[in-house]
Amino acid sequence: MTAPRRLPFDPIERAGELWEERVGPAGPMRLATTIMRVQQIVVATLDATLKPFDITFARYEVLRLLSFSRSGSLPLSKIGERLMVHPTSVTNAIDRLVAAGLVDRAADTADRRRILASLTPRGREVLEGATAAIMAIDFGVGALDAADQQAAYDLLRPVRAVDFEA
Amino acid sequence: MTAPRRLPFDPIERAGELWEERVGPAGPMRLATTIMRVQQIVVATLDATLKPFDITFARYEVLRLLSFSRSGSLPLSKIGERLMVHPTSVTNAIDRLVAAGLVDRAADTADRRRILASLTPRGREVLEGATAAIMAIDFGVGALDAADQQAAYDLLRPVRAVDFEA
DNA sequence: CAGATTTCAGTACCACTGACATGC
DNA sequence: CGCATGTCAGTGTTACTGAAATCT
Repeated sequence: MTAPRRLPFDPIERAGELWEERVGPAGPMRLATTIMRVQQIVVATLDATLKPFDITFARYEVLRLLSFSRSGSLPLSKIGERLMVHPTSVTNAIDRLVAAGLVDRAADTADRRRILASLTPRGREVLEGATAAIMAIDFGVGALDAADQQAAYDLLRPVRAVDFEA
Repeated sequence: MTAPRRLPFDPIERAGELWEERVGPAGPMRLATTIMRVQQIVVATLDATLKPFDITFARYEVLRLLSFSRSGSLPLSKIGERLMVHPTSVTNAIDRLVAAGLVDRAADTADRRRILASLTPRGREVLEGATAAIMAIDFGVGALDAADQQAAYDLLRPVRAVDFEA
């Protein structure tokens, strides 16, 4: 897909050695670079798995969030808040999901500035199929066992501390 | 920058709870989602820090790789291999760096299919300044101490195993 | 000839800025 | 009025496909 040929060595490990030799401590550089590459691998795996459903992982997250909402619908601003996504990106994602027939837009009678998004029956179907598909590939992180998934989650959490008060 | 308002709770933790309630084990989903968000935070931090130098982190990595090469130059294919970047993306990155006066293109006399990229004196200067700037912010992962950086690096490494033989 | 290297054209995706209309 | 919500237009970046030219 991305790299047809596998390298005979770990390129980040190699870069880390050179960094230590010529610059200094390589810990931060190695972790940052690893995060970039791992994200790319995971998102590519997820998007490839979701391709038959004609959605990206970003759009999958919108569907999932809507399915979790108590009333079955959410204002776009709320979606952006929860998924940490820019308002214009939400508008764009909802545009595509509406065009695909997976989501409906509706005015909020209580506050007419707001637009409520909700799943269509077909959106619910696609969500179920998509969820099964990405669960079957362990969300792209099956290279780690459950304990290591938990450990990695806990370790990375402080980076996300800018997102919330806790 | 991205999110003006901080949430009163951790949105991924919240999603994980709902997932456990309604779908099943949330470990893979939580880690995958965390990787996405952490990458976004780190790259935004790095790009903002590099903005005064008029380069992105992706282009910084090209400069750094060139500075590490023994001969001072590398064929574009080698750059793509090492950074796990698509050939057309390498061409694009080099285009921009050449336009900015940081990199030179030169024919390879030994194999005339190849184009060698090398740092200009100004490229070397920018690289030094940029390196100092991102080291000063710990590559965006200063929320973790050195031990946790190492631990997270080790934990995520298996996901990258598709990239190399080792 | 098969294969490697690079480029080009075009598409898709997501993030962001600035501006705007609407409504609380 | 100030502020919130959503949209639109436009820009920048990276990833990718398919095709082509050049060279080994």
